[in-house]
Amino acid sequence: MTSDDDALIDGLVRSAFQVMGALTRIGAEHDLSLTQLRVLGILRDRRARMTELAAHLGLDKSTLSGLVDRAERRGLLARGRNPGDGRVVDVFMTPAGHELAERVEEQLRRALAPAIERLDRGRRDDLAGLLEPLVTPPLPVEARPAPRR
Amino acid sequence: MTSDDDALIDGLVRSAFQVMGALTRIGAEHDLSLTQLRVLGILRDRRARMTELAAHLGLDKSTLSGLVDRAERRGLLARGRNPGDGRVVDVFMTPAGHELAERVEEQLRRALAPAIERLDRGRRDDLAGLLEPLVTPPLPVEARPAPRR
DNA sequence: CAATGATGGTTGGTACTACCAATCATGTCA
DNA sequence: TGACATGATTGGTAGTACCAACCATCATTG
Repeated sequence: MTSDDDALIDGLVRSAFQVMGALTRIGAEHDLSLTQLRVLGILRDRRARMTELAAHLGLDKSTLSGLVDRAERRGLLARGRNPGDGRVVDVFMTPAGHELAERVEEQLRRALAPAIERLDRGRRDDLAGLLEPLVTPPLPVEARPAPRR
Repeated sequence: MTSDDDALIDGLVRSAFQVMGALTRIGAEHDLSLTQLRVLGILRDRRARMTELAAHLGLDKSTLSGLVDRAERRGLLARGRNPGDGRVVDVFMTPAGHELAERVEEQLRRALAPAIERLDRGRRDDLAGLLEPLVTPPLPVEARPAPRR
């Protein structure tokens, strides 16, 4: 890591703020905070318990209680009992939640389109390929497939 | 813009959350919110009036009042009169603010290093080059240099 | 040049985000 | 069956962000 990477870091930070800006704006149109958007993103394809969700988001459990409260009041999420463990509260998306998530995703596509279209097809694929290793953490040692010998 | 871009959008969103996560964490270590970090970033190389700053951040003027209040109380920013216009309040960074900004930048470098180092030198430069057009909005028509004819 | 209106900031009120500490219910284990 | 651990909620505090109302200063114009 040398200071030659300054341009890269600058680009990453700026693109991050650009994406977040778009997400914040789109969220605001639907009265959703960035965090609620993240929750919606996570719950799209699975149900999760409160603590699990909090850990995933790096938030305190108590923060999530309020978050889910409000989303539940709006009919986007629902709480359910966990059959295996009476202490656990499972959270999952309602049909309305799914529908909203769908719309937000579409809006994000639209919002990022002008920027993305400044790159031609080949460069878009290059960029996607370069971002991939950046965002995919290497597996922790225990979970790594055994090296061939 | 086709749905082939889904992988790219996914990469952009994930890298955005990764960068924001790092920034949020580093900010928290210094009791700074993401927004305060942004303010610090903007004021590193210039002084700005409140309204200008608010517009730049996409925030309401009143939000900035409180933000600057707190940063000022901590000795990171200072308010000054504007010689040309008595209504205007200029904001600028104190030496302590500069020092903190420096430290945060260094920490961000360190935080992103593991991810960045998953790419070799050439790929890092490629990535920086691909992000550049993405984050640099084309000049608005009026400001564009006159086309040669 | 005084009245009017526009501009720049702050203040007050509300809602949400996020944390911590305390609490309550349920599970687990000695 | 206690005692302890775990999962979630509640209450309290600080910060973020909005809007509306307000005060001061500037700019116009009658």
